[in-house]
Amino acid sequence: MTEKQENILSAALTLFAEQGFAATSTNKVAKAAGVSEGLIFRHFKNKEGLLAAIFEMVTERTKVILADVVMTNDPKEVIYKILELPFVINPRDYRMWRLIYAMKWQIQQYNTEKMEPVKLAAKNAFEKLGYDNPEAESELLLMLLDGAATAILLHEPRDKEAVLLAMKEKYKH
Amino acid sequence: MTEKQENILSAALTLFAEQGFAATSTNKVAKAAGVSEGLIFRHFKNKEGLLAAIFEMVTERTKVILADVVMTNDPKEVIYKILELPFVINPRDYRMWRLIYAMKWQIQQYNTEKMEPVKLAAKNAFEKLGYDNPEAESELLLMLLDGAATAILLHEPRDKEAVLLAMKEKYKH
Amino acid sequence: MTEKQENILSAALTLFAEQGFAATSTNKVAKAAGVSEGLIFRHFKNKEGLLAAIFEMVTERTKVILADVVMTNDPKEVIYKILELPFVINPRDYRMWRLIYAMKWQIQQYNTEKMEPVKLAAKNAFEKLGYDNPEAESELLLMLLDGAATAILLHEPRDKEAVLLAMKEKYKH
Amino acid sequence: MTEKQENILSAALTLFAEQGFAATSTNKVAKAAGVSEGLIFRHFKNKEGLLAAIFEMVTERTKVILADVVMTNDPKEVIYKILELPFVINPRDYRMWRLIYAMKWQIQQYNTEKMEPVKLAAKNAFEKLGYDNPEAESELLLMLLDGAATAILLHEPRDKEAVLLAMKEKYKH
DNA sequence: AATGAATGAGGCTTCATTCAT
DNA sequence: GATGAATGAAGCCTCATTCAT
Repeated sequence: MTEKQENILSAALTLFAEQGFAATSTNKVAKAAGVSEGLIFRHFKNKEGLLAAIFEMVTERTKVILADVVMTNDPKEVIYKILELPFVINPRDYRMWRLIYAMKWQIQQYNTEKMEPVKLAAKNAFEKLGYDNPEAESELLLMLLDGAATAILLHEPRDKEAVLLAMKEKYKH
Repeated sequence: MTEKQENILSAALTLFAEQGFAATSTNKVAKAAGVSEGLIFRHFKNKEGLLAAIFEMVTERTKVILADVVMTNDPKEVIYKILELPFVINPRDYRMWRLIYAMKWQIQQYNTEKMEPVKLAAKNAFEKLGYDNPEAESELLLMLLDGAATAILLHEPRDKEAVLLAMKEKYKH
Repeated sequence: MTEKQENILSAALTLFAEQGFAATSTNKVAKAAGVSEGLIFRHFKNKEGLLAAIFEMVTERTKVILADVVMTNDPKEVIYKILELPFVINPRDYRMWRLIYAMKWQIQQYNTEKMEPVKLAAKNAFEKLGYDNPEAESELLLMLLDGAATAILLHEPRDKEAVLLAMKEKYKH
Repeated sequence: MTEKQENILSAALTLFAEQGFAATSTNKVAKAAGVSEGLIFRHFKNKEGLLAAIFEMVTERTKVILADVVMTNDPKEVIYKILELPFVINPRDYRMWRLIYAMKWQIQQYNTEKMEPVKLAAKNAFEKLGYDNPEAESELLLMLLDGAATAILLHEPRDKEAVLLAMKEKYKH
């Protein structure tokens, strides 16, 4: 991956996240990346290919981040770690996550499957902890995760610490 | 509002929700609405004007839906009613909500303010119930609401009843 | 068919014939036709659609021209009329024929079938006249027709009358 | 001429013949030849230079093929040999001839002059044989040659032998 | 000799918008 | 109110060509 390729990917990520995929012209991407427009197509074939390349990159990153959760043994720790996820995202990765969350509404497949291992880990944890309906509980946990991430990415809630505390409180027994 | 105007609004709502605002051409809207392309501009001036008209419509309907929550007195009932919100949406309104949720990521203002009265009602309820940090709790509740709505709109969770039950359980004391 | 549509078709016909289909940009066509480039696509969908429209027009014209040959009864007259075909083309139609003859080498189907009725008429005529191998003779006649048309369209032979005479001479017995 | 140069020429010949000069990108040629795109320009300077090189090659081969006709003394044999020309082309040379025949319609000069010696030989032969109008007869013969070549290159007539026989029959007296 | 990254011009096409009817 | 022809800007993409290596 040459430097210019990385520039393109980075610029595209930012712009797609800020303005949406369709509303971002390849011309804008090229200018933001400081390359000729043609180069985008030489490296990524398509505007869609560019998006795909970004998602590939994102998927790799996500795997690494989620690995820690999935490898944890203590069930309560699993749940806490999942809850903490949105609160420990590196702000430098915000634009990446904004893109993912925005694309969810346009392209079905991209997001659901990525969280599947997390959901399994959660379900497993709830089972160990003797919850009544682990399936429903894990579903709920992922909803909460999603909602928290959305809030953080979109409007940075005032007192994140307090919110996280309140969340954990719900799972303390 | 003539019938053709309504057709246009309805078609635009569906298409904007499914494909995104930028990716939907006025031509597609016109065809889906069964009118000439020019008519869209006569009635709504702009593509943006069309979007604005949709949001006006949406805002009206949202107010009606949320009114019930805001008018409720019993604090626990307030919380339960908020939690139930995503589970009682009329499926015919899904496309409307999908549009709102998708647009959130493109246009900042639209969504936050719409939920403000709900958040206030929640905070008030948590205060009455003696929660430690009503501000954080209300923030958290809205996150949960958001996450649940997202799940329902995007992939229809298997056992919605059980999930709702698990949610309420968290607020039963 | 509006006037602008005709302008587009006419300009495209000329340019495609002169410079070839691929080498003619839609921009050039639009300028030559005195219309905006977008209009081409509104009316003909594609650059290929434009070509198809031209060929449709051409096919109609061809049918009319060939009808006379096919409807003739006297076998010798049939042969003579076929031989005369390239010599009686209206020079205003040269660009049309040049396009057809040039496209033959790029797109297989277009031409062969158009001449099929003529070949049948020729074969029939040769049978009536008692030629040894009517199939081969009709094939040969079409070759001659093709060669004569090519010569006339490409470099206007000096003494066309004399050539036509020499051609007929070969079929006088 | 290195092997790669030959590969390029050969690939270009095929592609130009199949798809036309303008419709063939240097990229396609490079891929078909198994070389880098840059190499084409190092060896042939231009896309046009590539075409020129092909034509040079072609002109050489044409001279060799036509030499036999021009060197023949017996007038009848001259005519027969001309008629036979399209029937004895090596099928491996079809793509070369297809290119020549296709280019005729785009670039004026290329073909006419190449056949000039043949036409002279024919005219001379007809004079010796006492034909009424040798000029017209030689013109006609070349038309026939052209038509036959076109038929053979484009749709391989069924019974070539019989057609050739019928052709010779016209010149037997 | 040979590669392949890089470019800028231009090609085909879509789009929001206007206007005469 | 309604249509549909027409436009010009912009969008995605391809292409011939150059250049550092």
